[in-house]
This record gives sequence, C-alpha cells and structure tokens, in this order.
Amino acid sequence: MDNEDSQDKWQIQLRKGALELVILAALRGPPVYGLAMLRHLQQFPTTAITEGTLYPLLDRLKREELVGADWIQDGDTRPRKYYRLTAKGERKFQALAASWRQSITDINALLTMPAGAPVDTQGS
Amino acid sequence: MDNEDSQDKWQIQLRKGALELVILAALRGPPVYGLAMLRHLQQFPTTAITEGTLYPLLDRLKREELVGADWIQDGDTRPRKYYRLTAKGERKFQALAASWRQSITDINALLTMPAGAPVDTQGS
DNA sequence: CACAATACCTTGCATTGCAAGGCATGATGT
DNA sequence: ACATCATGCCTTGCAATGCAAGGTATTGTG
Repeated sequence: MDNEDSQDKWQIQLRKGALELVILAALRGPPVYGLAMLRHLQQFPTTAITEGTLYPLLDRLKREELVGADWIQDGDTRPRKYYRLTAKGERKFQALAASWRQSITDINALLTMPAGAPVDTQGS
Repeated sequence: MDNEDSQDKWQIQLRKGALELVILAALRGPPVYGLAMLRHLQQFPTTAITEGTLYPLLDRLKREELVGADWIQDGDTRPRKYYRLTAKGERKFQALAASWRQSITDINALLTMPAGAPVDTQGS
C-alpha cells in the first residue's frame, strides 16, 4: 500500500503532483535547507509558494521517506535543517517527471481539440 | 473583485487551473452535453474525471458566467443540457491558456535546475 | 409490470494551499 | 548586560478542491 505504484489515479492529479515534483527536483543536487529552497522556488511565479505550504509538504515527503533531513552547522551560523533525496525519492521523482510529461502531452492535445468534432467532418 | 483579472495568484494554481482549462477548451467548438464531455475527457488518463467532479465544476463555471447552458431536445432522445462558452468564458480561456504555457515553461526550467547550484560550477 | 441504460445532480469526506502567527537562536548596538 | 532585529523552522485554522457513492427522472425492452 502506498508504494511508488500509487500513481493509480495520480496522473490525474497533476494539481498535487506539480508542487511535489518541483520540490523533489530541487533536491536532486546537493542538500538544501528550507528557506533557501523557498527562495529558489520563488524565482518563478508558478512556484512562488510560502512557508506555510513548503514545510507541511516537506513533512509529508519525509513521512513517506522520499526525502531525508539532517541538522547541519555550517561554520558560524546557527544549524539548519538540510533536506536531501532518498533513493526512494529519486525513483519517485523519475516517475512523477514521466507522468508530468504525459500530462503535458494530454492537455496540449485537448487544447487543440474541441469536444464537438472528434475525428471528422471537415469537407471531404 | 473576481473579474477576469483574478489571476492574482492564479498562475500558482495550475492545480485548479488545469481542469478548468481543459473544460473550457472542450467547449470552444459546438455545444456539448455533460456525459459527452465526460467521455471526451476520459480519452486521456490525465483528465479522466468522474461526474462528481464534472458537474459541480460546470456549476461553478456557470455561476461565474464563463459558460451557458440550454436544454435541447435532439430528435427522439430525452432532452440534454448543452453547455457552451460565453464571451467572458472565451476571454478566460485565452488567459488560462497563457498562464498554463507560462507554468510549463517555469516548471521545465526547474526540472533542469537543482536548487543547490544556481548558475555555475561545472569544470571551468 | 420489472429492469436496464442514459443523463443529470447531490452529499459527505479527506486532502490541499495558504495567511497568519509563534517559537528559538544568533548578530548588532548601546 | 540588555533590548532589538533578522534568520530559520514549525503550527493553527480556514476555504476550496476532487471524488466515491448514491439519488432522481426518463426512455426503451421484455
């Protein structure tokens, strides 16, 4: 239950998937701490979220073991909580990225296709 | 308030926007009735929704005057409720399509860019 | 009459995104 | 020493969403 096959009807939910996707994407490289990631995402209007969105989501990803976190003290500054991708998170990222691409394809198809005229009817 | 400029923070909400977008897209052509539209959307996994999703959403779009509806009797069959796009809906569709394209661009950018390494650092 | 198919619509629940606010720690000024 | 500000993490409470499940009405078939 709830393994990475849970795209059961999750391709449908690009609404939920999109944010999760970009967060996992942000963590592919070196570990990042919360506020840094927030600033990273705020570069783009589409992903300009706030702390109230980010931290609960990171919590969920951690409960699902897609990300891990370590408190690291960086020289002088106060310790920060650095997040990183687990192996499971890596796989999930690949899967989500794939269904993201599929969704784009599907939606683009619908954007060029009204419901009224399925295949047909344009002169002969 | 709540005119079509309400993309206040709506680019962020491609989650909500995506479904709304494809429904408006489906109605650009000739009018369509509910279940026909459902089958149309079910062609693609991404948009395979159910009646419990579609009808409340169509209600909302109607309240917002983005779509209109008429009962039409089609020869023999029972009357069906045909939905169509209003002028306002047409404009909304254009706006949503534009922010959809923007979102795709943004997310694709993030998909090729981990948070750790802003601009740099590959060899010299 | 019963039964199924078509078509529209509603109820109730879990989940989401978010504004707003609350800690705690370190840096800075006097 | 003390107050103040900035940084960083996290929580509470609300409105909105998507959906499974069920309900109603009409038409057709036996």
